[in-house]
Amino acid sequence: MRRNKRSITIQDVATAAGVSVSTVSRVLNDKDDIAPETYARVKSVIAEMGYTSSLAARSMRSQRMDVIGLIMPDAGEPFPIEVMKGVNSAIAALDYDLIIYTCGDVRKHFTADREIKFVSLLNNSITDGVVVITPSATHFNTSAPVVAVDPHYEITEYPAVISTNKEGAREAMNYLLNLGHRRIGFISGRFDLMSADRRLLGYKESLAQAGIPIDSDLIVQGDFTAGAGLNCARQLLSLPVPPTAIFAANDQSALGAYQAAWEAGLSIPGDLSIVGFDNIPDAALVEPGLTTVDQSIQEMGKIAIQMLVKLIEGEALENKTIKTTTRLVIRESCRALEEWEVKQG
Amino acid sequence: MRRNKRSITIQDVATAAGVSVSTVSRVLNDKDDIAPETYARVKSVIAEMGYTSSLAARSMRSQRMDVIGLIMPDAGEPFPIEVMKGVNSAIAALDYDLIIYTCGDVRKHFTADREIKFVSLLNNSITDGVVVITPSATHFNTSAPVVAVDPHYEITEYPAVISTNKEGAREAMNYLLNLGHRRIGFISGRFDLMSADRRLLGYKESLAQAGIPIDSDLIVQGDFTAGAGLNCARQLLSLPVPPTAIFAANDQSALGAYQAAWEAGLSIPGDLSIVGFDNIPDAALVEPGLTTVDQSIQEMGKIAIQMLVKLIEGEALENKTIKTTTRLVIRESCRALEEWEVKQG
DNA sequence: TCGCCGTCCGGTAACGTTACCGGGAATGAT
DNA sequence: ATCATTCCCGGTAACGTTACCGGACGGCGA
Repeated sequence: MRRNKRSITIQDVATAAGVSVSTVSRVLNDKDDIAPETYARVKSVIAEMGYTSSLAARSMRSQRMDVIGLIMPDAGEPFPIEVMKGVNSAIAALDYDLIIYTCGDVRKHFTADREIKFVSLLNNSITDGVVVITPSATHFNTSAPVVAVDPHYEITEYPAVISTNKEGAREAMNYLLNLGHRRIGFISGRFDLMSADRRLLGYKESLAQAGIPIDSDLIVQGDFTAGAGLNCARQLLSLPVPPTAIFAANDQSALGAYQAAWEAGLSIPGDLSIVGFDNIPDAALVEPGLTTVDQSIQEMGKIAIQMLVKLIEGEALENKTIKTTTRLVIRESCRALEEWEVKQG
Repeated sequence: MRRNKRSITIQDVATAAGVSVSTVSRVLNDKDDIAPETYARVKSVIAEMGYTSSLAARSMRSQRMDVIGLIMPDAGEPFPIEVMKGVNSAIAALDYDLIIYTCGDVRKHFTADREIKFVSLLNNSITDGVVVITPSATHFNTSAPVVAVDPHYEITEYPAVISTNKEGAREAMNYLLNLGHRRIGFISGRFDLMSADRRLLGYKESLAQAGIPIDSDLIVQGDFTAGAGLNCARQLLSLPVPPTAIFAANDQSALGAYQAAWEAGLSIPGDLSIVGFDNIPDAALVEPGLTTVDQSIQEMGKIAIQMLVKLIEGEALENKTIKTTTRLVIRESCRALEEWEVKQG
């Protein structure tokens, strides 16, 4: 690249203000060793020239950059976007700036290697610490702290924020069971993800507790996308004895199930009850509103930032892993089975 | 911050590999002046130590960083998110990395000053160029190129990608007029935005061409959010003679109008036809599907990247402003007025 | 008058990297 | 055998900034 127009440096400001480079630096960092009038003069020259200090040079010399990094797997998915919103609003209240690093499609490019590369890229230079969303790497070699949100594995090497996936799934399942459903399909997430695994476990535990044997035909593997949800739901609905309810491991899968129900001419919740997991914005928007397990994704982002800032400030964390509690949000996508209502009444 | 664990530098690698710092640097940048075996040895040491070069130091010395910046106003809105997706996928195909800079809520924090600050922050240090979404600044002082997506004003100082807002609005209006609607409400965006302004102009022009006088009661001012859309639609529906159709300046406003229709017990499109603008993902998801003007937001992001890369490579742009064409996507949210159908039949 | 202290500022060295120059060893030509 | 050329590689300076040291100056007490 031809960088013809050289940018304004601290040297230019110093010359213009008739002071030394050191003095300008002191003004920039609000050191107290400065005469008020000098301070004012330099400040005005800075404003006038539109000078901004070079992040690169500053980072290299200084110990603090007041910048926090966020590493996102895929910019397209709702989950990371919600985390990003939470991180963003948490940052806005602090004296930090936020830099987000992302790259193409998660399933293709975002291997653990890339995560590690990005973490060191940011943390060894321009950030004071980073938050990583759904990392699959088990360790990071970095000089600044790292906090994970919803890591793929149960890691202990670095701090993490995870939600009570199993408990949330059990709450959802108990809700369906209380409505009288006995044949409940499950659309799973990717089995290599801890969260998906825990939700499946919740599904199984609830069935076991209710004394219902597990029918492996009722468990189909999705991958957290709406497209897979559609296919899985099609498969479930075409069973000899189709389920009366479907519990999807995340909301996107559940929305895929909506599509399958529409295709099949089934009404929700008339013919099919559906429960999701996550409570993404679309869950409230869709008709009928999707009953789902809220895991307050934005909150997870906020908590991650709080943990990270503590680490940056040199404080210790009481708990290395923080669990955020889930909560069933009941909308209109489920109904009680009639025969059950009769029994109850 | 206590940066106790110093990170691995090129010096460490050089020592470990038994070569000089210069040689390691040459290996890193794939210069050809290197013996194959030395190259391999250094590479393996790098991999082994998990070394990543400091972005900060590299940026300071080198002319290229192979990093492109994206400055987003608000991480919460669908429009910037869609642009981000487009930018992201365009970048993925190139040998650049993407750094996103964002900050809190647009309406509170994101003044032109902050835009300018962020642009210089990135461009004067770690990026080769930046894309700015919906900038309100009229100029940027930066040593590297800047491309805007949907700028607030009609600027000529820097390259921009904008869509045919007025033409798109006219197409939507003509569609409604052809369906027989004569009383069409308009939910506007913020008047200080060029795009909102152009869409309103399209609304007015279409009415004028159809010989329909403009009723100022039918134009209510929103702000591109769903909440405002709800309020605006309520206002329109409570008019003595309510409109038979509503054209909203963006999809979120249109979805707000959906809410208002539900509240009022009106069916869409039975009692009220609604058209939006943008074609955000939710437009296809909602029931009934929202007829809207597609401005292929992701495409805008991709085009912006293409322009930016050209500028970075030192090429000139044929056109400083590129207009992307809009296209009406007809779904199920509008119907022909019966009296009109009768008249036609 | 002298010395001491506090205030304010300038000079210098470093941070980790790349660009550039130049030099040693090996190779080929005469 | 000598010299030119090529192939590798090391040394050095620079990028823009901040940390640190120390010096100039004025005011004050003895």
